[in-house]
Amino acid sequence: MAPSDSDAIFSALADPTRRAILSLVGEHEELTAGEIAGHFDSLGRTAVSSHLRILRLAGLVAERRDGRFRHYSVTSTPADAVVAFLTSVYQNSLEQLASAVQGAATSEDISAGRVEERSA
Amino acid sequence: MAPSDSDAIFSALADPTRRAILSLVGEHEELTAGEIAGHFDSLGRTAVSSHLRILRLAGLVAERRDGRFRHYSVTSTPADAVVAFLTSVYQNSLEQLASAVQGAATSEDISAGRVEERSA
DNA sequence: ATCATGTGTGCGCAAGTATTGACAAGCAGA
DNA sequence: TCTGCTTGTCAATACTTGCGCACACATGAT
Repeated sequence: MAPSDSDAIFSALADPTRRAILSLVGEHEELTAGEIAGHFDSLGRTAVSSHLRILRLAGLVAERRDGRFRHYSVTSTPADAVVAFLTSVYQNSLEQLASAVQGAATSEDISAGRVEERSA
Repeated sequence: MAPSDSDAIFSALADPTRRAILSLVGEHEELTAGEIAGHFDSLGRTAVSSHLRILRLAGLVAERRDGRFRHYSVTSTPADAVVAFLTSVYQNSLEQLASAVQGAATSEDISAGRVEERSA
């Protein structure tokens, strides 16, 4: 676990488009690059591909090759780095942080950017 | 609480120096800009001031003016935005996220550590 | 062979960062 | 008071990084 990991993760998360891509992929099990690009008409395919590359290098998404398609899915591991940083900074208010996580876990509407409700 | 808040927070967190500043301030109750700059010999005071300005605009640190000094301290609110995004992406592994937070918060006994998966 | 999917590369543009120099605010001493 | 010193920021400049686009290439299906 090197600080460079956190660096890549936070850098990847810095871009709103990448966060939107990550949220989009998180809403589905898997998405192909084409489907992702289709959701962002204002973006070219090369741009989406570049974002996916950065997200993949940061370990935020996993790539599964199926024929000529590439299916992307979110990985749960990198959240630890973010949480580790948050806990190191907000040691004093860790209870509050834990409450926020649990509150978000049990709440029905989660508003972070554009998040569609997952049909359950 | 617009998405631009998340944008400012993640952009602020993207820079390693700012994360270091934030961690440094988090370790103490309050720190003056000079003390912060003293910890980064490779950085000038103007650079630290710029970083502090960005952190303050993002709401990550609070500024208290005491005479000619400016004492900075971390604020706990913005963590919610980060947690909100994480929960939106890692809905599937929310338990793991909550466990990570609680695991880091061993000093504080958080009894309500039960996160139930939301069903329909 | 031909077409579709997806990525790598090079270029141009924009945004952010660190430095230098200068300024505003405030305290201490005579 | 006035001067000098410290703290911290603002302004302007040059440098570095990153994003998006167009073209071309690799891979795979028909």
